[in-house]
Amino acid sequence: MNVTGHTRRSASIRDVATAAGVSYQTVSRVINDSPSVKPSTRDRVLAAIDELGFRRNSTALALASGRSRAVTVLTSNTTHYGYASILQGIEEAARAVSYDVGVGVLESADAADEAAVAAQVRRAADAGGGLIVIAYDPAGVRALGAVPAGLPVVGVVETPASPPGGDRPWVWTDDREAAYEVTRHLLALGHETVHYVAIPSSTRRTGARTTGWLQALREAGAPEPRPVQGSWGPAGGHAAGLRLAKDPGVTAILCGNDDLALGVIRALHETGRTVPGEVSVAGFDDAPHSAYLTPSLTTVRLDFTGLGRSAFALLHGVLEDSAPIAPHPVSVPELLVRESSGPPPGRR
Amino acid sequence: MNVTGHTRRSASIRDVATAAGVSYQTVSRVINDSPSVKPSTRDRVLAAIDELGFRRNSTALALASGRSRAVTVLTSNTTHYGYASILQGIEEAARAVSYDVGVGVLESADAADEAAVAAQVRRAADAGGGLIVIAYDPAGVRALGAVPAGLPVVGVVETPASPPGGDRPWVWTDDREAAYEVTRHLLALGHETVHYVAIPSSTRRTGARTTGWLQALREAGAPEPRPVQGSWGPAGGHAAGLRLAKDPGVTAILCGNDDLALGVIRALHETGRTVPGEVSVAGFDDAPHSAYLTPSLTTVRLDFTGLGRSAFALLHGVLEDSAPIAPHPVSVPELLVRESSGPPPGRR
DNA sequence: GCTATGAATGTGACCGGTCACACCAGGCGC
DNA sequence: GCGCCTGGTGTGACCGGTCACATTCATAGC
Repeated sequence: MNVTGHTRRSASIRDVATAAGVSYQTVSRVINDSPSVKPSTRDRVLAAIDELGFRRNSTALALASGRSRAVTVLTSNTTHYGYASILQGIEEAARAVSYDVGVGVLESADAADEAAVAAQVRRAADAGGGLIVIAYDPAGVRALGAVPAGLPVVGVVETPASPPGGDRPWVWTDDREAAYEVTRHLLALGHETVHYVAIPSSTRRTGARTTGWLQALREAGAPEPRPVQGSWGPAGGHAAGLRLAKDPGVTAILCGNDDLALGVIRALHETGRTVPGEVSVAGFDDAPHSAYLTPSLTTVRLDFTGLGRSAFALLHGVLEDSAPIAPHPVSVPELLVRESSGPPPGRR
Repeated sequence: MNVTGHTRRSASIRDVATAAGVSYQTVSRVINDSPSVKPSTRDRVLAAIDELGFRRNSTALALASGRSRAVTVLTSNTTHYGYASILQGIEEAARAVSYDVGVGVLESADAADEAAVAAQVRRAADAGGGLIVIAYDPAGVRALGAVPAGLPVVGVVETPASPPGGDRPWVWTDDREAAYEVTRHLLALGHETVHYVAIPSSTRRTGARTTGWLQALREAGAPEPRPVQGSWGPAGGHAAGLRLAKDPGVTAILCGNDDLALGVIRALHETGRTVPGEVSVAGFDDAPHSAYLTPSLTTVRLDFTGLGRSAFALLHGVLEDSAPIAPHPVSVPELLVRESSGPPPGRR
């Protein structure tokens, strides 16, 4: 209808009001479906809304009401499979209730220094709405710690060493249990012990996966080798694998994630050790490609997407204080035995 | 200072104004560093800002000024390595100029149907700010098409078949050239021809990668087999690999991405064909793990992070109409020859 | 018949900024 | 000595909603 097509600012509630012959407040009541609007009036308003193509301005809503129907996800990296899956789960749950999802990456070029992390937290806090911090690694933990009190926040964390005090808004998958399971699987195959290549833990001491691994070793009375510190990527696994390959006593290696396992397998291959013939390797996370590796990777699947959904649900409950902080629906990790694990050399 | 610690609403410009003994407008001038403020006044205001811990409310800014210093990224999936890297690049560039980054996932549970995509675009549009659509696949392309005219948007697309008309706000990496390079590499090894397992293309007909592959075949006068339609994940590659493995004439396979290549290699392995002994396989994208596969994967690296940065830079230029749409800084794809490609069987 | 009650609707202020414009002083030109 | 410009500052309206409260009208209770 107007020639200068674009930038025709969209209709406001006052436009709708005049079109429907009511006051703007009545329009506000209709879009918030307040019960105290006469059905006939409501219909007139709805018709006007439809005709003018009215859409409620979320910015104005946020400013006026204080609540912003938005959540910011803080993560050290978006490309790791697990993190990306959590993000996707959060988005899915958020979309279902019309929340916007923002992302902040902590891993800055300058090595995730304290100041940069703090700045990101401030930015996220400024954005209003809630906060979900993926606190699996040092940067994430630092961020979670830097969140000012009073801000609605949910942490996605490793299995806490002890059940968190009361109503801590945290979610996690049971990766301690998962590590325990895989380790037991390897021990059951006849390995004398299981070595562990760790991911950078969220805590200074030992992460949940390390704990689960150790627990299984102890219960079996197996020797407890020192965990090898890896990084996140396959390169770290490769380095760790080269070191472990030097020790002929190593017959089973558990890795903190599938990428590490990949690097370890590669290193073993380069040093002429066969998998699973001489050394068994198991991963963690069940990345999409792990089933298609050669050998396919024994690993344990964690429901990251579900974890993201839970995290959002929890935050949503806090924001609308409807739900009294739901119990963390910890999904059960699923052990996937594939080709990369088998009995130790002279034992079949 | 106050006992009920939280919810102490942060200072507004009027608070700062009274503290500094000036009007709120002067405070506004200071935070927007307008030149027409007497230095002494400015100092007083800055001191007050500092003391009260004032931070400009971005919601109010957006409402009052119209511009929102935010960008929403629409992608069909956050877990694909390429997409996640683009997102990370965008976030990095956005953070540098204090823009917020939102994400919308197109791949809904109900198979990315038209209506869901349109809804996501509407939501993103409502969020204000700019839009970056990752339009490498059908869902993304549909989303890009559904963006209403007049909305600032940048598309991350496949290499266009023809140079885009004038100043289309698009960015891309030269994946046609990349495909051309890999194909030539395989042909140069002595393969009679190269088969292709395609990713779902953004266009109904043939994608840029397919085009580059075909171009290399034509120039070499090689037979032009029909591309095998794959999906994104390794499962699709596996299925395609099983089909290709039946044909003893197949000695070289190019895959639309590294995950497909992984599936193909797995399928070849299962059917008893060796890589690269009997069949050479090459991928696309250089995912982080590709170098650590056994055999390590010949592939071509595309700078996704840089692509994301470019996309944001372009959008930023549009939003602040400062830059007159910069030339798309197409980074050069880098061919990485690794173990998975070699000469064909009786030819060395 | 007159007020108490409640359903339906309207009014004004407000959230925290920006924008357009008004205002006021002082220096300059004539 | 008057007008004009210009640097520095203040005022009011506005963005598009929400919130608290006021108002209107019909019905019920006495």
